[in-house]
Amino acid sequence: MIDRKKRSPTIMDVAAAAGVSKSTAARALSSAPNVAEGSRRRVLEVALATGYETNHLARSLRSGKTGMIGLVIPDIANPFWAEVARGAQDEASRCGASLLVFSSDWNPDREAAHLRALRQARVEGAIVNPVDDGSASLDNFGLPVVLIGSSAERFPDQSSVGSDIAQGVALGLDHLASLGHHRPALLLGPRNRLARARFVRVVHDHCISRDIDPATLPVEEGGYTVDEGRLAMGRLLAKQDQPVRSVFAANDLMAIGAILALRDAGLRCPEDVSVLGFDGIPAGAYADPGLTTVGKPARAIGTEGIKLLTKSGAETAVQRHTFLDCALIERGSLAGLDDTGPRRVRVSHAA
Amino acid sequence: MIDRKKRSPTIMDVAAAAGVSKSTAARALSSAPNVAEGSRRRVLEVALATGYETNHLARSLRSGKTGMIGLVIPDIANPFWAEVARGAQDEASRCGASLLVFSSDWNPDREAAHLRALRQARVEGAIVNPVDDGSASLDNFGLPVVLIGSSAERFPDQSSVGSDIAQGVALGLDHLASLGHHRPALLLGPRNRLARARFVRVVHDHCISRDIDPATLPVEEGGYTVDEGRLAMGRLLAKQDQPVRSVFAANDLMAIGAILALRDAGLRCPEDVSVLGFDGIPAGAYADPGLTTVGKPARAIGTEGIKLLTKSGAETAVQRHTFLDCALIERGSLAGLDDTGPRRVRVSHAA
DNA sequence: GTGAAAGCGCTAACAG
DNA sequence: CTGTTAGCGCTTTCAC
Repeated sequence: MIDRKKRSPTIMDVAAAAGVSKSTAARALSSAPNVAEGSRRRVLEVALATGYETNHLARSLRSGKTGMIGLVIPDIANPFWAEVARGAQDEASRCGASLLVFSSDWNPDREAAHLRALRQARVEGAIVNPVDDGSASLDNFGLPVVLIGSSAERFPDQSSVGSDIAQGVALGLDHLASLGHHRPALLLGPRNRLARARFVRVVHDHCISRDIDPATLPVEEGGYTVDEGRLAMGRLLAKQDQPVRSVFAANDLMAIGAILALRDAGLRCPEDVSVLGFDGIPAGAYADPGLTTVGKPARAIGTEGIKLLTKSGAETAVQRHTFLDCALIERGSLAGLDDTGPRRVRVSHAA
Repeated sequence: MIDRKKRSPTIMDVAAAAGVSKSTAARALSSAPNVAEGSRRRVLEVALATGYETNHLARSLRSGKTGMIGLVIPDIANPFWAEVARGAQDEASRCGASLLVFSSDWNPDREAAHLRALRQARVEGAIVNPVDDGSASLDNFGLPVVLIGSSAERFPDQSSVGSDIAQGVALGLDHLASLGHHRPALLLGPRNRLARARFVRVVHDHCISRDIDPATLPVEEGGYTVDEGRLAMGRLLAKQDQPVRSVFAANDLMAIGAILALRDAGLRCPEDVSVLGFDGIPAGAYADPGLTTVGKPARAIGTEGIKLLTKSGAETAVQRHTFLDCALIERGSLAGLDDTGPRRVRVSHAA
């Protein structure tokens, strides 16, 4: 009889074929120390021959550990979140864990549903970027969580890992200032988003500390997309006030939209208007000029999230907030304010 | 006693609290028909009050259905695959299924490891883009599989869904020809990749059928990335032969690299050289000029993959090969061959 | 309608 | 070192 068509072999089958008991087989397969070399070899041989494959469901049910981790992000198709997911994935499979990935689409109901699914799947924990601060679904999640993004302060009881926005904003603003742009216009995200509030506050504080009135910075807002950024930039240019010479966008996609809007308006970037982004997505390099931006360590956020989660498993209830440094990525979208000619800025090795 | 800190309630707890037996509780929870209205109500109430949550591990172990599906793609951080993943995700959660996502990085060993993990997790099936045609790990996967990408012919026994490359290539080549570009240069991917062979063959056939000698098309190759595309385009321009006037890249990332290379070389796109991409990633719109490209239905490939997988569960062993249409996405990277001035092509409503 | 009993495949105590 | 005995939490007969 060929057993190809039968259901996959269990540990019992292996044990029987190897002439040992279930438990000895189990021990051999999990490379436990206390097994006779002969038994081990025979078990392993049979397992290989029959194509035996551990049933993780049974194992998890019994042992209480599933080796599965949840990841809930706004949108896996968004390059920034995709990068985060990749980092999480790499670190997870380094630990032999599997990742259940969900996109919430910034929808609280979806988020809640996904969290429930994760709970039912009995994942060991989850990494999530909460939709907004109204989401109560997180408060009673009941499983270890590591927050990613700008949510640390909203949920101080949960571990979190994100980029150091304050440091990143300072980096951007200082660099802009060094080029003579002391009052860049701001392209912000939607009001209800945590990330926006945080960005705004950090900019505010930074301005105050430099004796700049934050209220004097022109502001426009929109969704975190190229299209909305393009529109927002259009509105900014249409304003009656003094002409915009530089823009700091809260997100690269919007910044790219801004560059496109400039082209639409017949303005040159960076000669007429400098554009600075925030995120560091690869696509920023495709624009013309290449987008200079404050890069967040997206992939590292993902890997760090997993590390924090697995670590917190060991030392229970030790929440930590990690902030990873941002770094300036210089491409060509910034020029000195005093420049009039079409000179490209190259500050790589300058002071 | 507050039971907050205890482990989560089981169906036994609920049953006890509701004053019924395990099985009645189970029936009520799974909304089976044969339960007294009173019992059902009480069970549901208790379940809600205690925060009972089905243990999927136990359920799956017993019932043999896990409601989990695997997705193995080369790289979740690649915009094309991210889009596919998003489609799969949406469709999966529409069916109440969860997705285990893995990136193989075009590495056969990783692919094999991931497939094994999926098998052990007892997923219902998997959607995978095979690393290469050497990968034997797929042949003895043992679970329902739907292939995505250009792998249908290598594994005729497996269901598959992909874009209709032949149709897409025809679309691109015909459009190019209509602009006077009858012998575009080709920017191809790595030799060992299935997708490349397929692309090449389709171009070949198409040329033959139009009395064009395929061997006369200039060719360069490289990895499917912006950097490698840029390099490959540089090599193409450096060739001694007749000057290149148009390029058909096998992938958008390479095409964007080509546009960048043109800029490097001081050539204008599309006036000096037209560039056509293949994929339809959003980032193509960020380049200057915007990348005209043959768009693949990435998200639909993902959703269709899930549909095929879940369907094949019902009618066992009915493999199907689905080819989804590509569509031309016109942006600004194509110009007529005879054009000399910097005119942008706008064919939207032309014949 | 309902309950009792028998496992799904595995691991974790226990004895030998 | 090894086998036996219990379950993990649920679904699923099968009687009542």
